[in-house]
Amino acid sequence: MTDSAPRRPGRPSTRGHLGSLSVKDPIEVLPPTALNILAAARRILESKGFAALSLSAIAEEAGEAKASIGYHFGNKEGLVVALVDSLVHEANRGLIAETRRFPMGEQRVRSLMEGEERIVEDIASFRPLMEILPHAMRDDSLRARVAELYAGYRETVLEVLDASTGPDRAVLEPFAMLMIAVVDGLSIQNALDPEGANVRAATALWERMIRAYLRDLGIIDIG
Amino acid sequence: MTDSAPRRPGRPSTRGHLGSLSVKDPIEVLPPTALNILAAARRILESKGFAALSLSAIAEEAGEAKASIGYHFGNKEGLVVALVDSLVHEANRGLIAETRRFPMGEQRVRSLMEGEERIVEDIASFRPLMEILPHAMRDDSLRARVAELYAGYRETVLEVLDASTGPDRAVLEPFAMLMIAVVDGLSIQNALDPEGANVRAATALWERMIRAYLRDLGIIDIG
DNA sequence: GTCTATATTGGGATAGAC
DNA sequence: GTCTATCCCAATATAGAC
Repeated sequence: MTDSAPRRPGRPSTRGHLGSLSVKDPIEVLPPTALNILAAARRILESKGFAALSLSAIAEEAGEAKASIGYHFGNKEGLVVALVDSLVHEANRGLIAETRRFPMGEQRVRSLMEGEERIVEDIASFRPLMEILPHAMRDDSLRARVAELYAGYRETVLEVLDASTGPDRAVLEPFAMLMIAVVDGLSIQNALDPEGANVRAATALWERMIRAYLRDLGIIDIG
Repeated sequence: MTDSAPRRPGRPSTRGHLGSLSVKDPIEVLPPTALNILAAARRILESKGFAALSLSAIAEEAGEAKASIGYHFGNKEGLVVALVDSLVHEANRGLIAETRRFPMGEQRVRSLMEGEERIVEDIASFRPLMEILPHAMRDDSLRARVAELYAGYRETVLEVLDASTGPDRAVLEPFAMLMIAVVDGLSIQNALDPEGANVRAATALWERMIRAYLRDLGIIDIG
């Protein structure tokens, strides 16, 4: 009955340009062994980086045979693509949930800032993405997927600001880009030099600038 | 006469914590063959990424023998360290020059913003650093060097604002961090999706926010 | 200092038994 | 679907001639 034979060099190559790439959630589709392998790969990526992501290392970490990786993902490239997809999904999953719990205005902005601060100071959570980025910039297939993740990030910021539809959207899109950029940029400086670089002060300043801007726009009331 | 015998696993391992690491400029110290090898490595890093940085590839690109790399740099790790040092030097060299050509105020801020915009939109110049970052976050020796580079970036921003000494410094340090963070963060989004992400609009917004902030501080006059 | 040649290791892929 | 065993190749390191 199972028509699920993962044919070897099986990937739809490149799609036109982002748009509706809409990656399937791996947890829904993959058999247990494949999920086990993916989880192991993810752990290795986090702890030892992309360079250490060898088939042998993954197989050992997962407690599966090396050949099983080939069976389920075709080859290493297929595995990496699936891994990125799973990272993208996981990252987007938790993000939307936190949103919209507060009424628009002061509290919403507050929780946005707290989320930002949390991400910047958690070096570990930033690392897997950092490992993938250089490769994503070279491989069109990966790039499209990670770009989609970032588009999702920006979308979430817009939702937090109640601007995902309506006339405010065009105005706030650049703002969402900046939000994400600051998180990434400060994460880099924090990871490089947690002692020397005072990220707390920088995020505090960023919050001031944000509040001033949103106040001018009338998005939040006082300050 | 030459006491320049690069002994094999020869690196001072880890230094305490940044401070005065003060990397020697490789151009001053290294023999021509070593410089040739470094330049070749740099080209490969830019064009094909860290993963493609094999000794064979470097040797071929440089037109030198593979064994010469071992001779001059001990082993691959030594080569990478030297490579990062050279990148750090080159990056810092050009940066200081542009500064202080204009009187403080409007024009200085203008040139700062233009520099920022230029860097963000030049994907190629961002790539070598992006390739190195994940490795730098794992290797203390590299991390210290790249952290020094970032400290240099922040310092340059402070100099542009005439605040590298004096009471303004403490106030503007977080601002310098943000400046750098925005450059890195927008570069990432630009590299991932040059079409979909409107970096121009984001930098324009950032400029508005900066001007408002600096005006409040009395650093620039009008706006 | 620079080269050729080689030793050794480790990675990715796959055949074929179960 | 999963495993063991093996093949092939690329990469680093180094010995030793020049």
